[in-house]
Amino acid sequence: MSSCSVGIRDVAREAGVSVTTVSHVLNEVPSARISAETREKVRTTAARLGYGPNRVARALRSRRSGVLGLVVEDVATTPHAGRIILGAEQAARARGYTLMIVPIPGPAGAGAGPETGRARWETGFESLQTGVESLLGRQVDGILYSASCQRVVQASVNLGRVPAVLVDAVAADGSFPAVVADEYNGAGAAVDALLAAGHTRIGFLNSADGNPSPHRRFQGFQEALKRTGVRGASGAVETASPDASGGYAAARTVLAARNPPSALLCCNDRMAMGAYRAAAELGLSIPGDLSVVGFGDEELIADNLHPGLTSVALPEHEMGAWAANCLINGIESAAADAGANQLTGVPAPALLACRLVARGSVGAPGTGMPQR
Amino acid sequence: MSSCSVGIRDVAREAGVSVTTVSHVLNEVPSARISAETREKVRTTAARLGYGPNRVARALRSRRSGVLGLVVEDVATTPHAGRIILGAEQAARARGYTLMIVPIPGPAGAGAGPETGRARWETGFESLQTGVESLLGRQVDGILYSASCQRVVQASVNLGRVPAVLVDAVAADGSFPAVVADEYNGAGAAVDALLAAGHTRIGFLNSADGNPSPHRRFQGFQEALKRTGVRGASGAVETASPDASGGYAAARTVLAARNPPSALLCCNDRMAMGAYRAAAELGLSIPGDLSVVGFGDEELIADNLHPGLTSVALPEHEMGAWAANCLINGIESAAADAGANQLTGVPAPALLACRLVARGSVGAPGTGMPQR
DNA sequence: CTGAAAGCGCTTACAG
DNA sequence: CTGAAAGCGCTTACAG
Repeated sequence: MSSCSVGIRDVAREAGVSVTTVSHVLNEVPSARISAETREKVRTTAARLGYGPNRVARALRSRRSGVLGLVVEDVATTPHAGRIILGAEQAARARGYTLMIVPIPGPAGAGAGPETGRARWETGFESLQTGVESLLGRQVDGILYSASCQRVVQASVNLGRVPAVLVDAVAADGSFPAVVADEYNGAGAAVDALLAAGHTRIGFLNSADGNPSPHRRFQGFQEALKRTGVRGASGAVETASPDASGGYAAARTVLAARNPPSALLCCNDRMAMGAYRAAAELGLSIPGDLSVVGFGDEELIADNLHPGLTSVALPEHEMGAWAANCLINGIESAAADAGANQLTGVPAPALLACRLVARGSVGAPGTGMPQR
Repeated sequence: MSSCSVGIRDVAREAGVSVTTVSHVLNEVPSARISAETREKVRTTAARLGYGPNRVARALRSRRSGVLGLVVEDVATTPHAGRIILGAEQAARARGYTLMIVPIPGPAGAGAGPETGRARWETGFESLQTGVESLLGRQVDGILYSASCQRVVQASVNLGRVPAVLVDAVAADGSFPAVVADEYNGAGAAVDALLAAGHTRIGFLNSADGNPSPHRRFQGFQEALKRTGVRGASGAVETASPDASGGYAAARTVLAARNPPSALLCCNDRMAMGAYRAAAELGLSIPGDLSVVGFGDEELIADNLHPGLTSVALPEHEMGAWAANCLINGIESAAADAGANQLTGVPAPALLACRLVARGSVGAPGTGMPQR
């Protein structure tokens, strides 16, 4: 297809019309009155020549690049960012846009890794601003900023004078549209599934990372229990580091109580992985003696644990797509009414539903049925 | 900084020089003879005005966009792709280039996931070609194609008339430069570490996925044993699905042998995770009774297993960076000698060293020292 | 040492 | 219904 050298003027010459006409028919300009015959001729000629528009030239002239900047944290540590990228890219492509990606370190500042021998990355804030500058210089039409755990981004970040949308993050001052997962109800759904399986004593392994997400999850957990009038949350909550060792320690503590829970909701799948180990050490089979539900649906963990870990999936794909569509709407409406070039009337962050992915770690309580 | 509206002509007017001069000093054009005084004036004026070049205009005129297309498989399943993106992006940025990313489904064709309600993705081949077309229309200067497991890409793929480089993949006919991990020696290093710890009977859990990578790893394993004159590979090799259940089954088989190995090298970390479970069921502590080494250094698994899994890390970051640099070299040399616009003299795929990441799963054999 | 002018490939008023 | 012309913001021969 698109042989480098064939341009709009080649099509025009070949079809015996002006470049204006070619541009009009290929872009389906509404105001252009062109005979069906001419349209057809132009189209077939363009196809025959393998014409593809030069988006760079178009961008320069129309002042619209059709490129969305995506500043994304932690692209190399978990699949979280990758899923968001995928959702955003598909939505953008469906509307004729392309993504330009700038990975930056997350707040932990993990960065390039010691093996590279390179200097440490700049801090997150610096590289965010650097990334935005570079994106703006490339004339992106808008910017997506993807973080995690619903992190609060400071009002001081400058995402430029183009429209911008936050993914899995919220603006401290609400100055940007944002989309996050409805983790509150996600946790509620997990509790409901556990209640439906017959559990009445349900423990919660909370994360100590201080992010908004674990807090939402814990609230959802508490409210779901309260709603159904089941007592059991009391005393069965432990907070620990958000990894397997934290989950292990928390689970050991919770399960050592006088009247231990028969099910555990964990703040993430790594903690759940620790809970599995605690259960194994205590001779508790899953789900025979203990049901476990994780959060995040990290397939690498959830699919490879035995039994598979039932987990609350974050709608990362949908969040990416929602954000891209929201951004494009902002871009195109700003183009329509030449007045505001910012998204206006920013509402509260959009909440997208979580989904409970059932694997094998939830069962009826107290059957004591030994595994395998 | 870069206020949208300030252009080269604003700088020129303000500094009292021509746009030609501004362009020359800001781009440090070698052939331009300009007084130090004028240079200084232009630079300060540009800085004062917050001038930033419009890369789109520059791209149109100079026929060089400064954008690298990155077609990347499986961005949402494991961190493999993310690490490659990170390496490529840093190397590209260091040389003034930006990445334009097109995620495509891997050969497994996992795709968008059922939760989206969208149509299934096209097959990998279609979306590869679609992605390349779109990148070419955006005037990228070159294309990076990132796969995994050293997959062989068919000669029929059309990466356009721009330079292209393969990452963790090789061209069937050697028509593209490529970079892969030296997994042969990576496996060798793992065996060496095990031998150094005193093991003489080492099992290998092979992956049944048929990709080149597991094959290289197995060869490296065999040769390393042969090299040291230690027998033990024989009979202690099992092939299974490349996940935890495969690893579990293979480990059970291998460990049930008459003279079971005291150490296991696993084709990936998921299989190693299965081996942990097998060991636990058999009452074998790690590393007291059994040492385990994984492959891939998936931190989500390796860091959260107990004890931490020693694993052979793939140099993904370096592969991404190597590929980006190789591509940019090709682009810039093609620009220099206006003759060839393809990378010429394509050598064998570059091999980048793996690194053994020691955690806690390797110890001296037969100590039988109980865990914790 | 410096600048006037052409032109990259398109889109967009505007004129007929 | 169709086309001639200007111009997006730069870079690049080329002339002085």
